[in-house]
Amino acid sequence: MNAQPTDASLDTRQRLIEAAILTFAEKGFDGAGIREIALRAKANSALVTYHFSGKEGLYLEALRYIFARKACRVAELAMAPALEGPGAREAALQQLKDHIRAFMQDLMACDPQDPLDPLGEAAMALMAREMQAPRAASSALLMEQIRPHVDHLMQCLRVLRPDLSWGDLLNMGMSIQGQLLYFRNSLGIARLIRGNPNYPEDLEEVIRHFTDFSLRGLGIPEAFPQPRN
Amino acid sequence: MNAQPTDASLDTRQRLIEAAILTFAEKGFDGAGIREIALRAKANSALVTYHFSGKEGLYLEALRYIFARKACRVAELAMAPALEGPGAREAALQQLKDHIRAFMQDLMACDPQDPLDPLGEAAMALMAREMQAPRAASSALLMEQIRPHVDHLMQCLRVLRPDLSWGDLLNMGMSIQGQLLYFRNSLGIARLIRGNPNYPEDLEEVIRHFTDFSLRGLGIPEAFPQPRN
DNA sequence: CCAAGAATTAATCAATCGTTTGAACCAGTC
DNA sequence: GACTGGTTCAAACGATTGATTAATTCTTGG
Repeated sequence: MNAQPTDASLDTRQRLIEAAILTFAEKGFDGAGIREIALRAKANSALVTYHFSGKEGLYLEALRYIFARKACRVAELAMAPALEGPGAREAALQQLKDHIRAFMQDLMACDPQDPLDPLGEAAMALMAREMQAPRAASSALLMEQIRPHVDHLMQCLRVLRPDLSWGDLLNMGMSIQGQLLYFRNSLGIARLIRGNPNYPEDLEEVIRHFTDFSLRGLGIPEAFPQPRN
Repeated sequence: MNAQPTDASLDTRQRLIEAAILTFAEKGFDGAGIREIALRAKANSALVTYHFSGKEGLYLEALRYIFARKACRVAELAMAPALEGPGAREAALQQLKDHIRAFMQDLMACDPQDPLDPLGEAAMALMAREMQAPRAASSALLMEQIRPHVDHLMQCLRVLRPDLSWGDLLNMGMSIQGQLLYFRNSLGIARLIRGNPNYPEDLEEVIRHFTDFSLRGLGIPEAFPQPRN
């Protein structure tokens, strides 16, 4: 067991985790082998059991590693003040816009200084896999991480559409989040269809589209005076 | 080898394929074992190699089996008459609505008359897995299947919003498809969030939501007289 | 400098993987 | 009844899986 990890082992631990993210993202949990991961991390495969008490533990630690490095921007927003009293509607509208922008920026770059971060790319692929088919051991971890984002979004929607039921509000949230996540997960196809390998060249333009589409879909006339035509 | 299969073997072949769809959908390609599939099909595991020349062959055959039985509804729509002349706008609007309904129904159930078809459910789960992490051997098969759906959707959007650029239309299509596909790809997490393992209990209600949200997002005021505040 | 403990290693474990084998089964046909 | 070709089966194959062991190296506080 690793009672009190030393500095030396931290390097190996991190290398294993990052190699695990890459490999799990490429081949899935069952497709990836600990020998392959260890080879990628230039470490011994036995260290997986030693440091993480098994393959499943390494997988969970990889998820935690992703959550710790991301969720930076959206997490701040979740701390926004409660929406009540006069001006609550305008505040909720602004928070929703900020939510979309922050989420998109979190989606597109793990490390803002490195837009072509392969680890961030793999991390999102791994998250997508996990969201589609949650493993029993990690679904709790996933929920715990996603919950505040969902709550924050729902809080905004509830103020903006107080007439809707909770189920309808969940549908609205699902549509909004769906656009954003699908955009990220289908970037490869989108670039082929558009014949532009650098798409999106201007992220702000995409953010604007998603914001417009979502607000109109939500049914908030005052936010968008009139959709022309 | 199976030069000319007899009637007797067709039963076994089909049982293996259907068991494969169920198992591959549940556990993925690597997670599912040949012995498990054969046990489910009440057949011998050696028959996988005999009939399909291996696990990979069985997987491809399972995908072909899905494509042959599905793609029925959306495929019909892709054959719809060209949209031109007077009434083109109304026709495009109806086709878009039909597209969303057909796509959702194809996503959720294989046979519309049997909404609780476990094979259809598994088939779409398998497709969703494949769409997110395409296997090299099957990506071409998948693309060929998807392409007409995208074309048909874009054709409708072009009529409904002739004022938009091609890039903007692609954004619209991305938002619409994103909702639908994300809905399918995140069913696992959605059921956790809603605390309802049977969600969606009423598919029509979901279809209605996606249709409303998409038409409003598209900016088609006549389709939805007014989103009540 | 030197035990003590953490970290790493090569070697090995039992289990399972997909596949192969060779014989048996089950129609039909002469 | 013997023969044939497609089908099915139990058994075993070699390879690989995740996990474990015991010995070794590295690090560190006394």
